[in-house]
Amino acid sequence: MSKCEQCIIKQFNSLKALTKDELVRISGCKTSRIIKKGEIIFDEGETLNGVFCVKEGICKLSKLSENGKDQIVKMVVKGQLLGQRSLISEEASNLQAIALNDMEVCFIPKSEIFADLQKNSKFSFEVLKDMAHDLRDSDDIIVNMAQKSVRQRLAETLVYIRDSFGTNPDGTLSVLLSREDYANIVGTATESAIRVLSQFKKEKLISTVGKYIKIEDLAGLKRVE
Amino acid sequence: MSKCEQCIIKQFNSLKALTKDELVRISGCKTSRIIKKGEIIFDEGETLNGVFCVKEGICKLSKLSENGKDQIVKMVVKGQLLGQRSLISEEASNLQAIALNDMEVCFIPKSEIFADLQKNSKFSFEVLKDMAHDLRDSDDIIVNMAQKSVRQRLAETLVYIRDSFGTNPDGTLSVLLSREDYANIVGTATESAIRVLSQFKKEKLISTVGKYIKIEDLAGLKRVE
DNA sequence: AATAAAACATGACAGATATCATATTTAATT
DNA sequence: AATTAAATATGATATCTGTCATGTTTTATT
Repeated sequence: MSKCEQCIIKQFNSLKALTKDELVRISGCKTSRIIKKGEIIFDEGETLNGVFCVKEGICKLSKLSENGKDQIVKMVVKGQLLGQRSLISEEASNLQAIALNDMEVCFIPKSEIFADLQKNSKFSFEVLKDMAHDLRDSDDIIVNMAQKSVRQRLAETLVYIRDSFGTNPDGTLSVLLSREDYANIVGTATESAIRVLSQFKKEKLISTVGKYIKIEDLAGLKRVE
Repeated sequence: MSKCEQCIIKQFNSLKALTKDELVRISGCKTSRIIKKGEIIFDEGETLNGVFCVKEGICKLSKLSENGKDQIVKMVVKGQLLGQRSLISEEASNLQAIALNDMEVCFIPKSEIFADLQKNSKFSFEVLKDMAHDLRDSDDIIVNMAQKSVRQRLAETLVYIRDSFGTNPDGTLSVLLSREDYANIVGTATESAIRVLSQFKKEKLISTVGKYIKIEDLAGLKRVE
């Protein structure tokens, strides 16, 4: 099994603040896991006994609303930590995590994380900064949800996915989402998401290559009202 | 000037994790301030050089959206800290804070907070828990915004305000908000908020005493669809 | 390859909400 | 007390979005 102290992934998250000794210790009790596309990593209401460090792949974090629809709240990609919020507040998870493609994650037990939060203030400050960042993102999402149209939100989502998760060599968005996923990010009906995407296509803002979406007119998408 | 180590307010926020010595030190460099209703505590884009500990009163945190409307993202009341997110991420504030009634706050300089975050892991863990809690709240708000009707959101807002900020002796909500404020919490047009509140009144879910709102049928409000 | 199931697409329509217009009431200012 | 400004209220209308129905395409399964 690969060792945390040599893993490059940690450079991208709070674990970079840990000392070599701490990493060695964590390495000794972490477990690696392969998760298939579509698989549930953890469910809403489940108690997390640690955090996941995402080595490969991407997943969606969603919450079931009372009307039976999933709302995607965040996406977590290679390099990031998963489950830290619930771990810290010591509550059951308020979100469900599902892999959007094949993933590789390392599971680090709660006891290790808590020990390091106690001892290493640099580490806890990194986690704090991470969380502060998430909180700012959430504020933006709230404002968008409240004040913008479905058309605007979907356009922004496409740009966001491009900026955050990148594109394939042919220019298509590297993250493959179903129309239902798009609807669940934007907070609209699946039919509405489909309709708006069709419109974007007609307006030459995007094109599709198989199931993949390609942004053809980035400036145009950003201008959508 | 009153002393932090004797102040009861700190019991309600992360400052309770500080040692007596740390509190004495903070006490020495904090500044107390009275803020009048309607006054701006800090503005969007402003750099915060510390946090505010709210000794009395309540304020709203809002963000201006591109269409020129304010979205209220959170309310901060007596006992809570204000501005911690921006301080930690060392960015300009993404929110504006305005007093909803006369307030008394203590300002604690950034250097003090940072020093304690470095030294006192119990303190930084408390801040972490606070932030984790806020993040969970934000998730809930996102889901509500995306999936619920204006009517539902407004009903929930009234219940939330009752539960979080309490009532006056006559049963009216102790926090006095304009119809525009309600609209800015719910994320709707002021006219729509007014209309829905009028309906609630007709349906005997609420009543008004002057400018104050009284919840007459709590169960009914919770049942609103 | 055939069949079933899921995902995508589009039309028709109803309902929710925003916008604009205009009163009316309440609060602030002179 | 008179005047002005702000907040509240309500109607009319247009627009956006959700829902239901139906058809097509793509993917999975036998």
